[in-house]
Amino acid sequence: MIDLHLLRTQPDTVKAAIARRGESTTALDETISCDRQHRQILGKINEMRSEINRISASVGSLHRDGRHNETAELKARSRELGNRLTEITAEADELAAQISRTLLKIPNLPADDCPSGASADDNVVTKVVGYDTDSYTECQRMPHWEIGEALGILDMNRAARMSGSMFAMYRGEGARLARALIEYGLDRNRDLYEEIRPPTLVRTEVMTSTGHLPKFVDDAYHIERDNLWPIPTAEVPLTSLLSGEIVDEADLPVRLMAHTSCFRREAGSAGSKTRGLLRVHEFDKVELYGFCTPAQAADIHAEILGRAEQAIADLGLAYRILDLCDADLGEASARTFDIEAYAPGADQWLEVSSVSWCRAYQARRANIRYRPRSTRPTEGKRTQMVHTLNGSGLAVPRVWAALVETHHQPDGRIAVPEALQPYMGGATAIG
RNA sequence: GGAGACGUGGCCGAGUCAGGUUGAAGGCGCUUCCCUGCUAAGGAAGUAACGGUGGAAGCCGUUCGUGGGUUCAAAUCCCACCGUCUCCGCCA
Repeated sequence: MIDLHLLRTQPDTVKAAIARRGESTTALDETISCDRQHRQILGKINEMRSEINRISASVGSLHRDGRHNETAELKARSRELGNRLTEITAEADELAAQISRTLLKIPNLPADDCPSGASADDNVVTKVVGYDTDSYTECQRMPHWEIGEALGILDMNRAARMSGSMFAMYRGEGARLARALIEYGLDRNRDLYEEIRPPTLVRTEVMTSTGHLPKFVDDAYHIERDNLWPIPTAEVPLTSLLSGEIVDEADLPVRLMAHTSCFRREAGSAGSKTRGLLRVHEFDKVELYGFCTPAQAADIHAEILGRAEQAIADLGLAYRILDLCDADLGEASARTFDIEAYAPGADQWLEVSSVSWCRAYQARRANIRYRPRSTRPTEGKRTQMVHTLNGSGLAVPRVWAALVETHHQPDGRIAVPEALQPYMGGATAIG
C-alpha cells in the first residue's frame, strides 16, 4: 500500500511514479478527493464525540450527587447528538472503505533509479555469466523433459494423470536431486538467516499484506470451505511473521529463510513456454527474506541478490541478471533484480530468482513498525514502517531443469556439480 | 467433532456477576535524575499506539482480542467472529 500521507501532501510525485508503470492515475485523483471529504467528516465526528463524552461525564456526576431528576435534559441532548453521529459515521465509513478499496489495488512506486521502459523487453541486462551460445554440445541441447523421461527421473505424464497439466513428479534420483537442491539452498544461508517452516495455508489478510490480494485473485488457489489460501511463495507467511508488531531498531535487520511448497494457478498460461518444468502449479522453493530500516535496505537487497546469484553460479549454470524496468515491476516492488539461468536444452532464459525491495509497501499493509533508537528524547521516537525485501534463494523446478540440461553428458548421464555432491550422498553423476 | 473456561498496557496482574473523573490499581521491567567513594541498597519522576490540532507545552478523539448491538455513558451488559487453555472423541 502506498503512503496515503504522501499522496495527500505530494500528489504529483505519486501520480508521476504510478504513471511510470503505465497505469492510470484516475483512481489516485478519486482517492485524494475521498480523503479530503473523509478527513473533514472525521473532524466533525471528533467534535461530536467530545461533546457526548462531556455530557455523559456531567450525567455521571449528577447521579453521584443524587440529583437524578436533573439529568433528563442532558440525556435528551446527548441522544440527539448520538443519532446524528450514527448518520455521519456511516458516511465516513463508506468513504474509508472506498479509499482502502482503491488503495489496495494501487501498486508500489518504482524507485527513482529503477530503469524506465514500456515492457519486459526494456529490462536492463546488467550481467551475463558463463553464456556462450556456440559452446553447447548436442547432448546439452536435449530438453530436460526428454532427459528426465529417458532416465526415469521425471514423470510428467503420470503427474498430469493425478493432478492435470503443469504438475510435476520427480522420481528416484530426480526426486533426490530436488531434495538436495533444497538442502543446498538452505545450508548456504544458515550463517545469517533463521530457518522458518511456516504454514502453507494462510488467511485472506495474510495474502493481502503482500499485495497478492485483492488484485490477483485469479492467480491464487483458494480453499473455499475453510477460506484459506495455499501460498504462492513463502514471502507471504514470512511477511506476516511480524504483522502488527513493533520491533526495536536494535533487532533489525531480521533475516529469515524458508523452504515451502508454492502454489500458483497460472491461469491461462499453456504452450511451448510451459513445457516440462518451465512453469508448474506446485513447486518447492527456498525463500530469503529481510525486514530492515530504510537505511539498511540497499545493503540487504544487495546481500540477498548476491546470495541468490552465488547459489546459481556454484551449480555451474550460465546466468544473467536483469534490472527490471518500471513497467515490468511486480505489484509490491520498488526495485527488482531477476536472475535468469540459461537452460540450453529448452534454449530459454529461465527466471530462477526475483529479488525485490518493497520499501514500506507491504509493511504498511501488514502493519509492521520499528521503534528508532532515540539519541535525544525529543527526536526520532515515533515508530516507523519497516522495509521488506525478498528473493528466491533457490527455486527447484527451473534450477533442476537448467542443471539437468547443462550437465547432461554424452553418455546420457548427468554430472552432479561438486557443490551439490555432499547433498547427493557423494554421487558424482545421475543415471 | 462434543463440553467448559478464558482473552486488560513491554510483562505479570486488579477491575467485569452492582455500567459513570479507570487509558485503566498494584507489581515487575525499562529510562532519567538524586543519594551513596565505584559493583549492593535507597529516594524522586517518567514510561502504549494511532489519528487530529498547535511553534511548543498541550488539547481533542480512538483503542482493554476483532467487529457489531444496547445505553446519555461500556474494559464492564448482549451477539457474532478470531485466538488460547482444559476435558472427551478422533488422528500422522
